Amino acid sequence: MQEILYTMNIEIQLKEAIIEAVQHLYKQAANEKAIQIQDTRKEFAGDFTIVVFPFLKMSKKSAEATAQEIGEYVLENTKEVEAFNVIKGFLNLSIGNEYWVDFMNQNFGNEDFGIVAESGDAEKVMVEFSSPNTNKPLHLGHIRNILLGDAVARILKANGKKVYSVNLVNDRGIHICKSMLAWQKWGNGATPESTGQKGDKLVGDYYIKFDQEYKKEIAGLVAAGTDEKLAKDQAPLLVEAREMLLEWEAGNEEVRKLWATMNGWVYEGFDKTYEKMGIDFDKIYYESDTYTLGKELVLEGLNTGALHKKEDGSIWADLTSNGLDEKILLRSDGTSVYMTQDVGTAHQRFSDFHIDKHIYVVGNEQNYHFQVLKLVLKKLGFDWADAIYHLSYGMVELPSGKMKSREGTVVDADDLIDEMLRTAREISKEQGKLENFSKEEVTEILRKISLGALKFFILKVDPKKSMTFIPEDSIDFNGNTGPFVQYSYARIQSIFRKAKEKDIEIPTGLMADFNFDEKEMQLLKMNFSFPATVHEAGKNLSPALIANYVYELAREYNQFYHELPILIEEDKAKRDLRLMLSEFTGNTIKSAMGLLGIEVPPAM
RNA sequence: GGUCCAGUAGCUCAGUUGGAUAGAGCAACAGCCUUCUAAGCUGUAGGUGCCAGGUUCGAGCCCUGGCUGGAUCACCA
Repeated sequence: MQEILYTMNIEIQLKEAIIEAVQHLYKQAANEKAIQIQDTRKEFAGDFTIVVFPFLKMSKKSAEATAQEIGEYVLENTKEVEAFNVIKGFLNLSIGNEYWVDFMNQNFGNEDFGIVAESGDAEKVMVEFSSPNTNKPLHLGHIRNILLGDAVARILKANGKKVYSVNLVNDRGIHICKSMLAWQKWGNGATPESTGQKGDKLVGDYYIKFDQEYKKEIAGLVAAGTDEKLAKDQAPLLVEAREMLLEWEAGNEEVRKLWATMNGWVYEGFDKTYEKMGIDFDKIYYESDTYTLGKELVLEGLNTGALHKKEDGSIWADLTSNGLDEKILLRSDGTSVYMTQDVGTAHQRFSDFHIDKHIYVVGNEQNYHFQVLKLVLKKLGFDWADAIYHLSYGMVELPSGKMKSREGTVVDADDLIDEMLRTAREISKEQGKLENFSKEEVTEILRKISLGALKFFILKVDPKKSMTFIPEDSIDFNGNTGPFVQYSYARIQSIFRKAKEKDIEIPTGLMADFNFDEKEMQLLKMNFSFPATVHEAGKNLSPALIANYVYELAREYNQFYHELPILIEEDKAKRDLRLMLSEFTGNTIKSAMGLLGIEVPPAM
């Protein structure tokens, strides 16, 4: 909290100074919201800029005159402000070096700069992400979801929240029965061991097989004169899958056994993928554990009159008064739907953890579902429904269009990760910079780079927007990429290794009257704005803000590195400053990348 | 058809929530390694901000109406 206060402090101070100035000059109270403080653009002199247009009605003077007056007052009455200039309606204030030197001295060596520690009474936030179905392997769509959820959890933690990362495994339902049924019919007892196939892949193949055979049946029925809609509903395979679901809910031992076996295969596969991605959960919920609670809650709702039953026995929520339709909560055969279990799961979580907020990271295709979920929970009398927030993100598309898992046009998660690793290895070989490292160290570095490339590529895009995944671009390690940022970090580490070799003393502080070069100041200010960026990213639940920030920071550092000598600098005071700035930037890069779940390598 | 979301350089994306001359990367072209890591740095070129109105000192951002694309409106999840 300290450094947040510190970096925001100056802006708060300036704001107060402006209010005071307006009060003094125009005898009127300025609306705090009307005071806009922004960073002064590089091409002008100054550190912070006040937009004076909002005050013109009070001053009844031109923008320039108003800015001039306020500037003079602030200069006189605020000790941090050293100078000002006016360009059109913009008042540019310059902060004295003393302030910046002090800021530098206090923070450059702080590895937790910008990170707020969790307090005792921290807000408790649960973040649900990943949420796979156990009928197919993870793919690129899941990757965006997982990376977003993981990064959001990290960012919220860095904002001082108590965060619970949870996964919800959709391990039951008609779709799971489909792959079970197909395996039963055509699997010939195949197992991951017998085939050498990863468990999730094996099960996924039978899900596809079901769909193929199902489509054949439909085609056959239609050819025999059946109406297409009817054929889809009555194809023998689907009927059989429905029966299997009924038996599953009734606890049929054989069905449950097959179910447990096949899900076990899938979990082994998922675990490998999560491990490769470096993802952990605090708790994993299984739909099979919570759907019964959902059913109970629905039946209770029926008793209290919140819900109603139709003639065929199905149970519905009437949402017409909310401008929506009716929503089914239990089928006529008594089995539950997706919404049923979500009701149960939500209830379970709020009573398990007494959370203040629950964020669901789920694709925007389910916007309607979450709108309905909140309304249904409200209808059932749960006030905490308001604490549910759907973090809705855009779909990942390929240049060729949408991914369809049943049509085999998906980008598999494992394949993608392997491909990134292959690329990293190739580039690294070409560069030949890792020759002094052991085989284990090289493996570790390549892992960090390849994963960093993938994570950064996905996370730099605004979550709300859909994104196009271009394979050639994703394996590009130049420009606005994870490896670019990691490279900047590795350069900094290299400097400190060299410094040690040469016995160059690492500085601990600066003299108060130090004068900064333009480039040094720009780099310092980039670091300065990290805490505010963390805050913004937390407020907007947007890792993209962090990714874009850290890219800018790395770019700034590379320019600094290129323009100014560091270890070679003979003037000790300058060398010290540049080493301090390097250390500061290295810490910030590491923290920022950490918020994205990306590790940084010591060399590359 | 109803509802929701998006449209910014050839391509992929930013744009500090209404502020100064709209920025990066990729691709193209031209430069920079006997000096701390060239996965880097510098420069050139590339824009009627989907279109038309409106709000105001000021609009890529807000409002209205179109156009285009996507999502959704299941006894799927």
